Amino acid sequence: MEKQPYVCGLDAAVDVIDGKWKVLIIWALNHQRCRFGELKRLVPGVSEKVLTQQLRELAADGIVHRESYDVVPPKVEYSLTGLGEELNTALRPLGAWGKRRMATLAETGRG
Amino acid sequence: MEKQPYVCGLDAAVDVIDGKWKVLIIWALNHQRCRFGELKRLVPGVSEKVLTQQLRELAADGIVHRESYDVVPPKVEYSLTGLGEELNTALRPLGAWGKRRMATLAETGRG
DNA sequence: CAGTATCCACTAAGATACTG
DNA sequence: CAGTATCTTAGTGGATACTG
Repeated sequence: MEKQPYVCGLDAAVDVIDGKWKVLIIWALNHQRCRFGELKRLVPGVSEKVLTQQLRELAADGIVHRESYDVVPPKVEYSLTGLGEELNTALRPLGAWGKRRMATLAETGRG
Repeated sequence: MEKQPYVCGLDAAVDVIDGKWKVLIIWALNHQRCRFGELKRLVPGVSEKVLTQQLRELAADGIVHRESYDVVPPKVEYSLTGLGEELNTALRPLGAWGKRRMATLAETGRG
């Protein structure tokens, strides 16, 4: 969202998923719509500040939708937008590649 | 290569392509094997230090192959390994997604 | 519950100069 | 040509405490 004159589509795509936890967030939201607290559990290790921050960026990029219910206690739900779903689909082959790689790493004994 | 206990394959894949210029490098090498200087031209804006660094990380991850010829003046050629080619293939849908996104951004007037 | 505010630490990356 | 060395900076992310 910031580098702007992208060299290629890949460049533009990476720009969106760049951020330590973003793909994990997108991944988590693929399975279900989530509340803030659920997300925190699904993305282990992330701090509230960073989670909020990356969620906002993702929302600004049109990847996630933020639905705020005006109740007490507060309730906010995050879900993928259509664009987000598409991104997730585009991400799938990469995930498969990474999975194979993890297996290889385990075999060749890095773990 | 560092985060190690990956949550999913996507996590592992992103770890490999993480670095400001890595996808651009991989993209450039998809079209051809390149010498250091060529790469520098194909990845506009990268400094020598960073290019070297990311190339080494990519090599350590088994994505690129570094072939050094013992001549003078020095000649080194970089190319994708089999794993690198696979990664590139896995990256293609993401590139297509990004391309669509770029088009949308241009339409809706951010440029 | 779902954040915000603050302050700190680390690292990625940039500029520049030098070398075999 | 293909790097390496050094220094500096910007930005990202982490920990913790506080709020509507």
